[in-house]
Amino acid sequence: MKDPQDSELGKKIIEHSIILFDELGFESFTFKKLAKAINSTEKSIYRYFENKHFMLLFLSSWYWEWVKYLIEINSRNIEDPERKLKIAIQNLVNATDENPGNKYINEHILHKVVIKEGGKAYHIHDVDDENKAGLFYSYKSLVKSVSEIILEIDPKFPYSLSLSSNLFEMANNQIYFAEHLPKLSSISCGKNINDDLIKMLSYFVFKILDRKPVFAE
Amino acid sequence: MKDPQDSELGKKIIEHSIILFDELGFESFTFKKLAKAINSTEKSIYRYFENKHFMLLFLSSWYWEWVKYLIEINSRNIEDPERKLKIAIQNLVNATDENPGNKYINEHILHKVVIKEGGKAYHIHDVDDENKAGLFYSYKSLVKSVSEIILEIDPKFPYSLSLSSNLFEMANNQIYFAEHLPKLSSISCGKNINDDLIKMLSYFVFKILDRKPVFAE
DNA sequence: ACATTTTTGATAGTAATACTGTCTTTTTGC
DNA sequence: GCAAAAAGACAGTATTACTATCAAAAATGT
Repeated sequence: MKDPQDSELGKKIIEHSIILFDELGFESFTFKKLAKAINSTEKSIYRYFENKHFMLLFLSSWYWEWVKYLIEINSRNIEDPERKLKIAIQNLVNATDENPGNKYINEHILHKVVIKEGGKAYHIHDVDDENKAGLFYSYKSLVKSVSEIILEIDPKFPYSLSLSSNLFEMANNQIYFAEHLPKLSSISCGKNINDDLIKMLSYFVFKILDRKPVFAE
Repeated sequence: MKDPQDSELGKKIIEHSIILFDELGFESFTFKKLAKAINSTEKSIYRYFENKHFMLLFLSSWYWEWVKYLIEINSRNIEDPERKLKIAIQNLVNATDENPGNKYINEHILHKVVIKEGGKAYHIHDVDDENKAGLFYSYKSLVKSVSEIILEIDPKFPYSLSLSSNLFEMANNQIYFAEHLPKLSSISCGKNINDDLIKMLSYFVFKILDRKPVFAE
């Protein structure tokens, strides 16, 4: 398998895979449709991705790497772990506001795809094999880095990993619920959804950690 | 579509669909394989279920109905909403311990299926249509009933629906993580996993609600 | 500038999937 | 015992998820 980020065709594949995953959903997405959309062939896509599962995995890993990067640069040089955690939450929710100098990845659509389809990347029968092969490294590494901020706030907190992973799972889930199953969420769609979500996540996380949320900034 | 619970074949289909979803995973599961497993034909299965998506939806709804029923009967006559919430958490986690007089549904395996595949029932492209058609009623109703317990504890709590839905999502997620992606969870596999999970969920939920968890019982 | 290598496209082909249709046999309910 | 419903036995189709082969185009090194 060759790295899609190394060639023009590869980038085109990535760009339109995001758009098509969003438009069709994971189940209806096929390499044939993608090939048609980019005026290429199935075979050429198979040269970059074994199948659509690995394509989704690639996209979701890219997304979590991006979130991790944002959290890292925006909390660098900040000492107070509570402020660091608040920044992590803000960046997680607003990740798609900032744009890397990268034309072929539309983060806004990618975020939608990760919200809707992201869980399918690891809710698979071969999860143990793929985990052994390191395919979930990005997400695990992000979860770990936030769990370390949590431990800076309370070194004795016994559930740092679960609180961290739940923060990410909950963030995407609650957006999905707000948009599609509003009876499952207390936040509602609209232009304030991101701010409301940040408030709620901060409320939950800081309550669990016995701290008052940092509302400054 | 006929009700599978009304006929012997229907029950056999349900029984073995659970086993096969567990053994093969949602993606590799096919009606052909199921037909072979029960010595019947694809066509006969299609008389009960439109496709495997609706089959999964049926199973997951059955599961959530069962959890809701357990919570209801076990918290009936209890006044203290904090104890009720604790009982809800216990029943949610230990739902598969109790067995309804129902031979064709193995709750233990069904729980595994709901943990691994449950999210795929509503992470679909047609979520809005299916929601309109009432296909997610069971889960929404369960989430609502627990959100009402939360509001009994704190009538001013602004995030009762999200806390409730997150409780259920988190419970299944954290079991999945503990078993397959241990770096994403603070609880670990083993015979204490359910008790550990109950402790953690209680800790989270009662902290968020500013209450001490009820450890009695 | 030209030969070489790499990448892409064109085309074909296969096994499996996700169904639908029709007809016969079996089961069941009265 | 008979009518109706349910199940089985086929057969068939469009699509999916690939793999294989070979030619054309593009990039690369010298």
